[in-house]
Amino acid sequence: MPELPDVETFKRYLDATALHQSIAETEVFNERVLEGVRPADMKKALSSRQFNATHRHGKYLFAHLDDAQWLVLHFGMTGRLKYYKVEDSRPQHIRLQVRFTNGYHLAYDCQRMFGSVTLAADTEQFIQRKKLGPDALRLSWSEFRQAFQGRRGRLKPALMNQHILAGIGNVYSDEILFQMELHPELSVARLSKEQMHRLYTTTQDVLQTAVDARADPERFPNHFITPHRHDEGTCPRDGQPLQRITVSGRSAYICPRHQPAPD
DNA sequence: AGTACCACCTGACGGC
DNA sequence: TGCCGTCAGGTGGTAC
Repeated sequence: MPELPDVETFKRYLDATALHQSIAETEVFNERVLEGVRPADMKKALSSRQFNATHRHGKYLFAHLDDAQWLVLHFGMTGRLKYYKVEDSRPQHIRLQVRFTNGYHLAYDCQRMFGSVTLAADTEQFIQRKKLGPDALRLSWSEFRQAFQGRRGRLKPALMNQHILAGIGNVYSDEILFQMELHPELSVARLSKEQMHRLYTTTQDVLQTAVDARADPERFPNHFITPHRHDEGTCPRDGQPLQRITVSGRSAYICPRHQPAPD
């Protein structure tokens, strides 16, 4: 489920593989992933160009083409990138493929088709048009505080709201709240300034730790809940069975002992 | 501004 | 064996 740490990992993968390679050909296997761009225009935009820089904002990855356009990738739930030489290594749900003059390919693979690929002239403009909040791993304490200022909703939906903060989804909101020992349905307005500050530092810590682990739960520290986020999962602190509850239509995993329900 | 609910999509899985 | 309901969840729409 690509959230900020996963997308940052894709960014580093693209940087290490496809950057500065000349594009020979682009194939669109499923044009439904293209958002407001015709396949022919996408091919034309990529043709004979190179990715010369990348940028990530929240769950969006931008790859700069050397004529000032940006390729914009969103990974939905099941999206990923794969770089490979022989076509046999093509991923199963390939939607878009770029072939470079060095013979390698970069694929945008997306099983459930919730992701999207588009073009943008300017990243800031794109971010404004989507009304995205500040990137959850690139903001100061005062920006964080301001983002939550005056919010009346509950913690989990607020953390997942891309207009407030960009980058956190269902899995990492559970992780942050578990580390905070706060219930996902507690209202934002009930946090003290000290708790709000701790929410900031915990958010930074959880996301940075996940980025450093390349978003792979098997590499996460023992005290993280994410590897235990399933029906038979137990609390990494006390071995108690985890509880699955529904908060704003999403499954939330909590430790009932460490994250007691609010009054 | 917030919430509840629905739709999009595919594949896995459990029940019968 | 096979059919059906349910679930996973990011985003975006609706109605209230």
